[in-house]
Amino acid sequence: MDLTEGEGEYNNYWETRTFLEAEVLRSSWITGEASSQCYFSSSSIVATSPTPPKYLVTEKNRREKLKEKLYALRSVVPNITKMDKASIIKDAINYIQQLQEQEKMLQSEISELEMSHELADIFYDMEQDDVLQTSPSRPLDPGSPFIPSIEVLELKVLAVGNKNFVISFTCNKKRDALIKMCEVFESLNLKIITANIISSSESLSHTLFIETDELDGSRVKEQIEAAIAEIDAPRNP
Amino acid sequence: MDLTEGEGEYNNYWETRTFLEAEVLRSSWITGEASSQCYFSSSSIVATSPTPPKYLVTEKNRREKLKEKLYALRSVVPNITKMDKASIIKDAINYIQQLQEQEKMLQSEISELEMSHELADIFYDMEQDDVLQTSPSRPLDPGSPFIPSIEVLELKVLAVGNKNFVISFTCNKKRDALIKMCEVFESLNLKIITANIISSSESLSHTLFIETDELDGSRVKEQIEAAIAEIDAPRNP
DNA sequence: CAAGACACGTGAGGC
DNA sequence: TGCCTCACGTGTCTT
Repeated sequence: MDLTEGEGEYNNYWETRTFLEAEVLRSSWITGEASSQCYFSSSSIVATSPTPPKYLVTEKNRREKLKEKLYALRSVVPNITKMDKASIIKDAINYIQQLQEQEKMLQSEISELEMSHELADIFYDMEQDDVLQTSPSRPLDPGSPFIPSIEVLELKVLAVGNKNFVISFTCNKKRDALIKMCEVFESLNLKIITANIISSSESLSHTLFIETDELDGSRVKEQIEAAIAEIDAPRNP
Repeated sequence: MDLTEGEGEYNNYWETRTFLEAEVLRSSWITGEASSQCYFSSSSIVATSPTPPKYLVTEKNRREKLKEKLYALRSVVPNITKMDKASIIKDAINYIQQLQEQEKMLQSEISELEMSHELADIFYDMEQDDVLQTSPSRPLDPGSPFIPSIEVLELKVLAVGNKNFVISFTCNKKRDALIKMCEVFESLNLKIITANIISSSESLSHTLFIETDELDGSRVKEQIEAAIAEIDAPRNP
């Protein structure tokens, strides 16, 4: 049932083959530690040496060690079905594969969550040094040479109040999209009052509250649309 | 080196003990599948049956199967140090424990990230039905009976423009904190224009952009402070 | 007794 | 040499 030590008979060991006399009284001297004293203390008539050879106890130790390790393995694996020496390994393999798969899923999920958070932190930093002022805390390399394909999926610009605007747009998940947007707003001499980023399945939804010195609202709206469109499709110089 | 099958000599098997004649030509009949034909096809002079007993091939199959499983286990575990039959199990145990620990960390991290995201989605919903209008889409149970201890760690209210305010406050991580805040802003007849939530280590940092019909800015500020303070310490009726 | 699983004793081979 | 690991044959015990 539970891998109990056999402790059975051993009619084949080093001296039983030569003299098969002692069929009883065979259950210890090796179950203890290793090579204790002679239990029979036989007067050694024909040089029968009951002290077990070293290699014997060594082998037994090896086996016990391995069995112990197997138990340890079993104790780490949940949902053990059988105590079977082979089933233990099989269950361990399944468990490891399951863990690996799960870890992969968790990490992808975490990277997804972390990305939107990281993006939110960019805006958070901009708000941190002055509550209502954009700050060029990040150099951003104004003339960035590479052009990442930012797909702006939707874009809405609506004026609210006299000099404020709400820009809501969604794009695919790329960090460069946000950086590019920051450049745009800085170049347009705007102030980001507040910014919202929500990451749905595969896209990022942005909502910006903008303040500008420009009094002509429609013109600012066109500027913003033009700048975003230029980033969206940078094929026209 | 790599656990190669012994394939050595077997001077002790079922018939060698009785007749020790065949010392050569001993290398197969069991390496194949199981109990093939008699290789010697000896005319059975003295009933020497070279067909291996079933229990022998069974045992060999069992051993091979177990060894195969051990190999499979080894193949799933990275960073294998020794090919040792025992080291394989040991490494597997360490790997499993490492995986379990890592999974626990990942899950805690994910729950942490998910919490702030969940909170952000609350505000996102409020913005969704009308871009610049608060909406009572959640009933919120106006007379909520239980009083969760919301620890408002910091609170700043500054006026910007004529009827807009920026409220920034941090509190401990409780979802009820946000719901309570929504109730406050609704009761004060305010409009949430934009909202930001950033979750740092153990606290939530909120930044609200507010619009109100009240023209007296300082009075609105006092109202907001009073309402938040009331929630923070609801011991005065 | 089958069939399956273990532990044991034992010889071979590798450092 | 000697230790260590292995595969094998074998007997016992539990299904």
